Amino acid sequence: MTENLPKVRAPSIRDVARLAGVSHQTVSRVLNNHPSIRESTKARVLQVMEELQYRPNRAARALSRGRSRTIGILSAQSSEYGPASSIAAIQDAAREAGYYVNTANLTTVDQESIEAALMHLMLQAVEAIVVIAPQVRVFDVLEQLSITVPFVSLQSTGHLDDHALSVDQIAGARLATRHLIDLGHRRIYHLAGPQDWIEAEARMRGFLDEMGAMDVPTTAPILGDWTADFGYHAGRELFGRRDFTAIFSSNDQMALGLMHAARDAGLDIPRDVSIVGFDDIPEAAHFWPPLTTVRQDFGELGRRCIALLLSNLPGGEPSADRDPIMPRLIVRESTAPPAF
Amino acid sequence: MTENLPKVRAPSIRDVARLAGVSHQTVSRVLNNHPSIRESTKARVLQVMEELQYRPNRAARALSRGRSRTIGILSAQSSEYGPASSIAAIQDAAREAGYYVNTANLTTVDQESIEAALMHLMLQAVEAIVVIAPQVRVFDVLEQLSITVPFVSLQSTGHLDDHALSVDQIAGARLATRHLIDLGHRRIYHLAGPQDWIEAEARMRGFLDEMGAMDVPTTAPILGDWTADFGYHAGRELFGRRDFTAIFSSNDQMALGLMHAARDAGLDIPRDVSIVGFDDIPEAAHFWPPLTTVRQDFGELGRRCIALLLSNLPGGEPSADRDPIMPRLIVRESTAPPAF
DNA sequence: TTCACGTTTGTGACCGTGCACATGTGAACA
DNA sequence: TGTTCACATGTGCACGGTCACAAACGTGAA
Repeated sequence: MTENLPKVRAPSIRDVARLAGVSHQTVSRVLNNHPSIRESTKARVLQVMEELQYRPNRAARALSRGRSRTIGILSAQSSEYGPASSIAAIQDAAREAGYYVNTANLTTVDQESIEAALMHLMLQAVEAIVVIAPQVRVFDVLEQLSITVPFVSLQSTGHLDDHALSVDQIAGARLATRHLIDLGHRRIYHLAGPQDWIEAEARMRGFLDEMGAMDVPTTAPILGDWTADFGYHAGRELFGRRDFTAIFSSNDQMALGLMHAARDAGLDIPRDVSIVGFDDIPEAAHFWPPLTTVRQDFGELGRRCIALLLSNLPGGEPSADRDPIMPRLIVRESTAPPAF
Repeated sequence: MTENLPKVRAPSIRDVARLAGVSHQTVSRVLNNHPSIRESTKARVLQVMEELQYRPNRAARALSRGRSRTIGILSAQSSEYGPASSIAAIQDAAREAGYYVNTANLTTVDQESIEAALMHLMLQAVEAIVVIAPQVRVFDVLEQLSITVPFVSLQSTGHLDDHALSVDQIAGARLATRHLIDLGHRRIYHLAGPQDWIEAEARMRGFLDEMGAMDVPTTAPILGDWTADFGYHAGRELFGRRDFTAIFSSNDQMALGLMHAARDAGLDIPRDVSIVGFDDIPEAAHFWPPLTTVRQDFGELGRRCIALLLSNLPGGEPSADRDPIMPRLIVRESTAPPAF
């Protein structure tokens, strides 16, 4: 009687087993590619699966194996081009490796917000965490909460530790700085990112290293917040003084704001001031003037990130490619030799 | 003996129950805020949970309830500002409502890729799907695969059906168009988005409606792909003819490309040509010239999207606020009366 | 024929939670 | 004092997989 009622339940391995005339364990073996299964049996099971439109239940799997196959991303500014591209690349790579991705956004980067986001991720039993945010603070909280999940930070310095994977930001920043020096600039400002983003710190270090190596005196970098608005306001102040001939901005958005402020001040770029950005967002080629910048391969970064993470997880391939990705200088029209 | 071995297992409700001297079911009741539990009992259980650092196991929950509490996002162009902002807002709203979010990106928008992405989402037993992509094709595939999960599309026309939620894109486009007409423009081009994005279609319709209502003759819109590169190339061609005095671009990136092309052609904006964008990305205020555009509240959109979705799910609040969100015209410096 | 051994398959328990149902408890009322 | 009822709590099983172990089978050597 009740057997004739329409089933709403999705088919389980036991349903498949019954129709294929085998045990549920055999079905499970087919699912997991167990080596010793007769070809004919396997084929029969697969056919029944197809007929029933069987889909394995992820929750059941996670429960019984004790592994969620989920990776968490902790991200700030996730709607900006850099982070967004990285996130997309990570998701794609993870999906390909059979992992799921869950993102927790930081609206503000205070302790409380970071804790809440981490909690959210831990509640889902993520097996690893990728940090795309001000690392310094996040790592503090990670330690405080004694979270033991492996984690990777996307952006980092050039020297690699276990948790870091990087575009070689230092090299990229040196490239940009060297370009300005080679053009003849000697008074160069650096508009940096927030101090607790290691990526910002790396770019700053690259700038300082290159300036030092080339024996060019430097002034203290200005700490920004990555936004075009900040670049604009910083620019209004800087262009009042004009004690410099070039600025290296640590991302393209702030560079855009700087150029806006320069026009407001009646200055021509690159004649009066040269500007270099960082990231090469798709819009950079269409800024006025088209922006000289440093291109990062976010996609490659995301893929490597997952590879590194998986290698740290049980059953992962031993070692991923850890060489830093080398960024490229893209010279456009926002840089030129100084006019005087 | 074995009891003394270090436990690696995370504590379960039974561990909590034992220490609190109650049954596992009582613990479960505390977890789910069951009304009839004595305050003192509840307090005791909560205290033990705290001591043990107990965290509910999501997989077990999903399995036993038969609900994953996960929402899937199907997204194309997920690193662009609009989609990325929406995704972030959806994630935040979902998290607040106790849901998890999983995003599947479309690298290409062909049938196969859409199918793969949908499969990925279905394998996780998502309870609902948000589409931020060319709807027409995605909906076809949804139907083909006979996927029955409720779904919502973020961008849509002004008339609301069950699956749509919108910024009133038509009204926004009319606002932009009207602004140009009010300035005195009579020969206005429209640079539209890809035809199978309903959002692109809505903006186009708004443009055509307003032009019709004001009795201004129109030419066929140009179909773009949302990128600044496309805007640039379209601009190179358009500015060769110059049989118009204004362009309404259906997003800010393409508008940026247009302005780039205009400069290449030696034209001044807004003196020779007026340009209006759509979205008001954070960079738009710093373009040269600062871009007149239509502002969308992506955050509000994301929140409403989740509200609508939850109202369709079992146990959801009845009806969310379905009034379309009205966009706002932001007048900057890329528009002016025609010179002749 | 018998036994050892590898391959293929089956049995039953278990993962952590929620649900249906049963039970215990005390207050209100006849 | 017994009955009724709402509240508070406990018991046992189901969810859909996986794991450890056992069993059936075929094969070749002693």
